[in-house]
Amino acid sequence: MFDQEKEYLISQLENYCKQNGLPTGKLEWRAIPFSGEWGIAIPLFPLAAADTNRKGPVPEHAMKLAELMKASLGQPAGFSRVEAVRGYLNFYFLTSQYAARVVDEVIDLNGKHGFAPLSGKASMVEYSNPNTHKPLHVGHLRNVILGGAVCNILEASGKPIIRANYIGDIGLHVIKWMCNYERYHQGEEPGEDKMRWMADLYAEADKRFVSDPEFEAEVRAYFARWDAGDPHVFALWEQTRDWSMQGFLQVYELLGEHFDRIYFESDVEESGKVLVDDLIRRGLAEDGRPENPVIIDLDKMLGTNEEYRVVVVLRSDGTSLYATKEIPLAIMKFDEYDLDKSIYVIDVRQSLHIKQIRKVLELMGYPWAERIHHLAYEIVNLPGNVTMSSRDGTVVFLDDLIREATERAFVIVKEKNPELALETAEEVAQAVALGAIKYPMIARENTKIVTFDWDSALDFNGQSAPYIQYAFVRANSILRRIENQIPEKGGFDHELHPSEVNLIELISRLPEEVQRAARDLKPSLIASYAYDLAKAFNDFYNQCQVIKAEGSTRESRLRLVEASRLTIEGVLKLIGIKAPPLM
RNA sequence: GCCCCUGUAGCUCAAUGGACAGAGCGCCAGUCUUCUAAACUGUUGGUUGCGCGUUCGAUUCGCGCCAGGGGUACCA
Repeated sequence: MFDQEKEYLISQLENYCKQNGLPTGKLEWRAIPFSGEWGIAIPLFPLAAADTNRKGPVPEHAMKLAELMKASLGQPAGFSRVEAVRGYLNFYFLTSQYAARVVDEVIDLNGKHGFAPLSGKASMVEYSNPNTHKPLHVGHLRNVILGGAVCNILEASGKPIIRANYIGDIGLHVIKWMCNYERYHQGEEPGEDKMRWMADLYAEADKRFVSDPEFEAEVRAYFARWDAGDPHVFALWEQTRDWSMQGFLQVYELLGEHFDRIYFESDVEESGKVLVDDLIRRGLAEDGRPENPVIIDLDKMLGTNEEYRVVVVLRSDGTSLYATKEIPLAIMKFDEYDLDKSIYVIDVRQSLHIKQIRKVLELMGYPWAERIHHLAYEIVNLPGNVTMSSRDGTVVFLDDLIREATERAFVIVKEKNPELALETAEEVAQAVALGAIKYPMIARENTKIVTFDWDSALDFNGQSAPYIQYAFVRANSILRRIENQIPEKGGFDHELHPSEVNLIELISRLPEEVQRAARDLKPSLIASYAYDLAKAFNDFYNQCQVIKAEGSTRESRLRLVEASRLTIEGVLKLIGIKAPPLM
């Protein structure tokens, strides 16, 4: 946000280096640990270490250089003072001037603070990837939230994004469902809650499948009819898939997600088989049928040792597998769009598979293969690092989780704010509940396992989304007192309280946080930032009067509250969490 | 065996190679006649798994161990 000032100072200091025979290119900006004053710093250790004329230890020399540079700079415009301390050159802003600038900019941008203009080629992010006819569980939730947040953050950083979803619409799970439906629920149709209905029938089908050999045989026979292209089975498949998709759309709407391009597994199955023939002809794949599958022995071809292993691209009976479909899907994406990157949000257990697919595409001669990127994230486990299993009945369904969380949140909303109208209370409860369950999915690093337990999932206190939402509500509540009539520009000529300085500093840092999160594909950085921001606001709220402040102090603080409100709301939006106007 | 990930306060987690390793939960003690107490203040709590190295400086980078998890030819 202060690029001009930074550039100016760096150029001055680089000049100083040139004139005094010091190495150049060693100066970088750092934050100053917060001390109630607002500033930026340059550590001089790299310069001191690289200085060939250095005598004595680096820290002492860095300190000496800091003092010399401080003397040569004098008093730069826009800064209250320069300080040389412990090997750092610290520059403190003239707070009034900069505070006003930050706040003015944020208010003018009206929710777009932190956003860079879109430019360059689009990237595709594939995420969610559910199977039709099956219920969604907390594992799916992490994927959707993470993928959605990555998209939001990349877009905010200036990158056009295509949100893609690859749906598993064929397979044994689908046939099981259909067979059970035809046998026991013929003619029934889903009600309001399609997801729930599909899920219940799936559970029933699965139970029959494992416990009833007769049913299992029926399913196998049904699968054969599907393979033979039976029109009746096909029609039922289309119908039931559509119900399932409607259910997904309901959930996505609830979660605030949307997709630009939906791919179906069934779209790439045939082309995958054709592609496998091509691979065999080109000598890339070895056809071991009928006894053995069709494989690509990557290690043999590349001369590597247990690095790429073997990819099985077609079963020995000629049916398709994961890789059969992934390869044509990747090609389809690059055929349809001129992509900068193709990002796959898929859990870490599939790392080798994706690495193999990328390598196969490279061997096939596609130059874009290297632009495929796997965003690997860890799974959601139960306490004790126990992986959820449908067989043990330990899977936590998204549906149940959202319902339970919303009910609990509703009780708390009514308790905290009994005057709220029923409808409002329900809306608030939903925003709080969804926020609370989403936040832990995104607030830790992608590579860390999320441990799900009901107690912490339903805990609305502490480091959580409701805490951040509450800060937003408090800001709103102040502004409601003045009927959202935000005072005119300017102000901040009062003695700023440290909590004000801290808050403004955090607000000013959003653009670089967005860039960093986008560069590293780490929404967790934004989640932490959101919490820090809320904490800074609460601190300010507790220490500074706004409505009761006087004159220009009051006006400045009202503007600061507005800037905070906009920033908190925007940052929550980036991580897919709604900010309710009241709680 | 080989590959990948993780290891930081009692628990859950933060920390661009940079200043004193920070939050939340929990424990204990406080703060509502005040802009909403879903908040705030204070207290307690550390051999950053272990060792060696690189560096002016390592939780962060490299190597080697230890522990846990995952992957490793016809599941996805």
